[in-house]
Amino acid sequence: MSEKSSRSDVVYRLLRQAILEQALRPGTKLAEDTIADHFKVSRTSVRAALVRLNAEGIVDLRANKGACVAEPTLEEARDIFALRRMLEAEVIRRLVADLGSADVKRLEQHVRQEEAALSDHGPLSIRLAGEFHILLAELTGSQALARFVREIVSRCSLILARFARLHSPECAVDEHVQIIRALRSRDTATAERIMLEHLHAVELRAELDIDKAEPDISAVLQRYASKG
Amino acid sequence: MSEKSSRSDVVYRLLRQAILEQALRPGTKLAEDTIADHFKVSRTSVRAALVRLNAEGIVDLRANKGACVAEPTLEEARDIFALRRMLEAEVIRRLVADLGSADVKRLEQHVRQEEAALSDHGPLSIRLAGEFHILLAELTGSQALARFVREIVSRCSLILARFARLHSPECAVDEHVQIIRALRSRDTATAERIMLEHLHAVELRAELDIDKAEPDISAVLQRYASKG
DNA sequence: ATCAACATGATTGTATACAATATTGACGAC
DNA sequence: GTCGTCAATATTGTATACAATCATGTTGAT
Repeated sequence: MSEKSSRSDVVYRLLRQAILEQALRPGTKLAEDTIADHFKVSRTSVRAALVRLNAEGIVDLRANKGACVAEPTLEEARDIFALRRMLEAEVIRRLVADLGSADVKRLEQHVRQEEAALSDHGPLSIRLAGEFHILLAELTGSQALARFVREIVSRCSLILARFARLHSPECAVDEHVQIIRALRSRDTATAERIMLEHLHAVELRAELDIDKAEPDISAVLQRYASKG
Repeated sequence: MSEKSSRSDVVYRLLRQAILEQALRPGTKLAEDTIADHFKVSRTSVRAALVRLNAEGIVDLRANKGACVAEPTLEEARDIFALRRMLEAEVIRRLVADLGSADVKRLEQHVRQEEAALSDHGPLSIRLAGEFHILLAELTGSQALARFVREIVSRCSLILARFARLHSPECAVDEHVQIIRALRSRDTATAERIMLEHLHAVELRAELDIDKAEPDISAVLQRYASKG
């Protein structure tokens, strides 16, 4: 019970949560001093946390220039979503094969939490939506698969934070309910299809087709060149 | 050209290489002072490197007890190999779809390096074998997929270091040649089959069926109880 | 006015010092 | 002799101090 967590752990978790809840948006500078002062710890602990976040791909770490919340490009976004579809399809296939009633209970309980948080329209519902997918991966029993899903869901949160218009909950709760139902039906093809449709819907919310990002400043300035 | 690399980067790369070349075997204690003294840097840089290696899953980091080279269990080993088969099958499917002649050249060049290092029977051939698979993943153009393959290949190296009898090259070079040939033939089914057979061969080398690991001390002592 | 060179301040990279925790060995009770 | 307790040592976790690098604004020449 008594979880001993080091200070760098605390900073890591809080920063991560802040980023995934879109309180810290992509591109935000993460100055070590600022964070250290705010959490009342030394820069040492902050640096350790930033190194970890960088390894997970949600923080960029440019040499001698400090850290900032990662800004996935449109290209990376499509790449990541494609891989996500593949990973989560595998999750579904494995779960259809052996999903116990206890597992279903946990999933249903999670969805109830999501529903309760729905009126919130805040960071909580954003986080819970992602954690539903992570929970699915964990229920496969594969540590490695769950690890990858966790990482890729995090990066998808970043993508939505960057590109999606309003930071509404990423997943419709109803779609999660459908996934659970499909799993219980033990129909692999259907379950997989519903998951892929769900992920496609999430991707649509990100509006990856519309180049709203303007990740490159020069691209913006190009259009102003003629206005002289 | 002038690559500026921080000291923690250097330590990270060297430690990683030493582990993947099986110079540092699973379970080896990684005392910060020892490493710092050896590389003539401060513990600060060493710690940063260890945090990164821990995030990649090749170093275990127990609180207040220091770091050691990760010791994957048999269960984890099977889990990781299963996921590896899935990821690399995807790599093959993508490569068959669009593999340029330049890509083939790079693969063939790599295999030549492997052949040259074969007589070596040393760490170099171990590393090159793994890097062939990473190169394949990179040629898909998917950063995310390459990243996951890189991580999972690293962990497979650890598994082989722990369980395989002799630390012979993990992959037969000939099998790599076959993979290239299958890719050039543009026959997805065949290419995928050959890759899966190859990975199966690698897994067999690890002798994951035989419980040679004895990860649990009590299991060992059990057999000595009667000798008392 | 424009631009380059430089000086100043701010921020990161690294080393060292100190605090907290774990490991080891010795001592003493039984 | 065995076990538990405690002191001494070693190692990790954290903070602070210093060095190196980058950002910014000023000065001065053209």
